[in-house]
Amino acid sequence: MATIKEVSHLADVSAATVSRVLNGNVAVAAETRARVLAAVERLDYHPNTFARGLVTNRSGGVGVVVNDIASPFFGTMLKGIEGVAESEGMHLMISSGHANADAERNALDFLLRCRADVLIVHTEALSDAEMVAFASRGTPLVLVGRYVAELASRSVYLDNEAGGCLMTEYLLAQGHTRIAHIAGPSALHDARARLVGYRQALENAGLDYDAGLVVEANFEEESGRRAAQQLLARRRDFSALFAANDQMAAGALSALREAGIDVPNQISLVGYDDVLLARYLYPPLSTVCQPMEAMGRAAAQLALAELRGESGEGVRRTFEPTLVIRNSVVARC
Amino acid sequence: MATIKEVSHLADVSAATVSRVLNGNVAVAAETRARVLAAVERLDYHPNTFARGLVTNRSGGVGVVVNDIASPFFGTMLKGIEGVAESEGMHLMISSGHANADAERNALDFLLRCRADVLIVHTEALSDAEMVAFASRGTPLVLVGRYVAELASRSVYLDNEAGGCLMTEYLLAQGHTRIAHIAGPSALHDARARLVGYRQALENAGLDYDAGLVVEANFEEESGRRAAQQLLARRRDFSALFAANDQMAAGALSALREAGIDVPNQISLVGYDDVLLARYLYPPLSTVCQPMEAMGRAAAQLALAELRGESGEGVRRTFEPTLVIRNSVVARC
DNA sequence: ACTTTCTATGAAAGCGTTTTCATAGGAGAT
DNA sequence: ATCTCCTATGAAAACGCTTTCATAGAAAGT
Repeated sequence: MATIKEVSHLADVSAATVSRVLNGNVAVAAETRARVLAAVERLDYHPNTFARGLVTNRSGGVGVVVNDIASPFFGTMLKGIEGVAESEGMHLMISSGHANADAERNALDFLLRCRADVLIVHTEALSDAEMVAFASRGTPLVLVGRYVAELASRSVYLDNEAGGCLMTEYLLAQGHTRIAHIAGPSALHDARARLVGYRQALENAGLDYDAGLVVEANFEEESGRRAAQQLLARRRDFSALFAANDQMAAGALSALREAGIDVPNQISLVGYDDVLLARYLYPPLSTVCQPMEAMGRAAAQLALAELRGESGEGVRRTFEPTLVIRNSVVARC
Repeated sequence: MATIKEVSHLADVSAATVSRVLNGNVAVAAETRARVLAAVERLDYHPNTFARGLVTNRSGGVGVVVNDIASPFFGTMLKGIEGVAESEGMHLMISSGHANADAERNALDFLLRCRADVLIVHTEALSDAEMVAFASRGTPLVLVGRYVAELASRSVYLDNEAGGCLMTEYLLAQGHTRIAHIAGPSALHDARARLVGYRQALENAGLDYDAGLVVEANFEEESGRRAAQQLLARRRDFSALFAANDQMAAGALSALREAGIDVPNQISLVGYDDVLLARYLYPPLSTVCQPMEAMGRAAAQLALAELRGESGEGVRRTFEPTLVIRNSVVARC
């Protein structure tokens, strides 16, 4: 690997001048610049990241903490982040938090130690206070998929309450009045917000909230299946079932099918997230879409703006859920 | 951020001794070591990655090139890689290649420039020769999901030919003799191997290969749908359809359903990969499973072994596909 | 007791950049 | 013609670590 010294010799200038040409902030005579660039080209010179980092304190790394790197949900978000990082010549450093406080703390510590220039995090287990503490450690930090009041200007999130409300209103509009809900873990802000939205919509429609129609599960398929079985066992009749994510809806679907219930003709079923899977269930699942890629992009832009000391004014922070209508709901008259 | 100097002052030793304690390869008196460790703890000292990298030439980064970071398929692999990287105190640096030669080259160059310590790559567009060239640039490189003869000891791959054969044999064993195949892009080694396996199984069973029963598509849902329509339009009758991946199978499934064909009773359908989706299609799709997480783990182990100058003897390089039987095939008598 | 061999440690030299400070030379102002 | 002020450049310091080399003192061998 060629060093700046070799380049400087070949171009017959000092190392300082080479550096100036490459970083392009100081005036260098056109003729000198050309000579330097030629030498750089000829030697296929690339500045040593470490040496540069040592003096600039920049690693060029965008640290990301996600729950689970394998989930398509986060994958899509990562894709959004990757796009903007790469266009800035930065790379992704990824660590998983597994929705577990210790692991999340570790992941964050780890990225901080590796000197990520910015942090984009989706944490679920760490408290708001702890997030605020991390945010004040000097490295720009952006929260995605979560709203923390103290970090409002650094939270990129989806209005899950609006999403829960939106979907419930849709079911109401289709004539359903007995709507069951499989909620996500109550420890998760997103899950709680969806439930609040559901209740809100019922209230707006003048319907009473019936706790017997709600079961809490853990966002995984199997728990959705069990939740649906539980609901059926209660023998409360309901004509629609709203699962707080698509995976649980998929689980519920198989439980309903096993119970000999026709979806959507006997019971309408909807999910939330619009993961790829939703489209391929049978019947194709109506759901709520979160623009994950756009959110990832926004988070990255925000983080980089902060790194540059800009305000990131123009960057969108709140995203609206949208309804995706497929074939899992039938109107009821 | 505390520096080694501050630690050395606090412990009343030289910086060299602190370094020795932390890197733990040279003898240090037990009492001194304890003093140093106490100081490290007290100051919450973490060595500066750049300074260290400058002298050791190690970044602690595992560079990974995948097609698409958002795909669950690669996500699972990344998870496997992440597990071993993290346990070694290393982090992932990820770049997408989008199955496109230029992008793949860029991704590789990029990671090399960022001084990733090792490279784990899943490239599809770059030629074998070019991969060999990259592999000889000094940075340990491991290929995953691809076999290149010159890099045999650094290729972690699944025997796709065996997979294609396995699935076809299964269909034959179920009594199917007219088996259509939706192949993946012929430019891709994996896709070709699956097709070869399919033909091999037919041949072994003494059946003639009928090109009219094969259509090439591009591994995406929509192309699977079109391919199925094409096959139907040809009016060759077939009782089973083998798609070279699950996504195309999902697409084919919707095409068949639209054509009023009952799967599996009229036509049996199978896929390949066992992505999450496969389980949630209706009927649940029988498919071939690739142990992506294990392969990711193996690739990472191999890469790290090479980095350490070890042979990586014990690490498994070839993985066998396994059949996942669900409900999309019906026996034919 | 005296020499030899270890062992634990410190001093200092890099590693390859960026950046500050100094300066030579030329342009402009008087 | 002289002085001032830029402009382009080089020299050198600094960044924080690892590692080599040197050495004091202890241990061991005679």
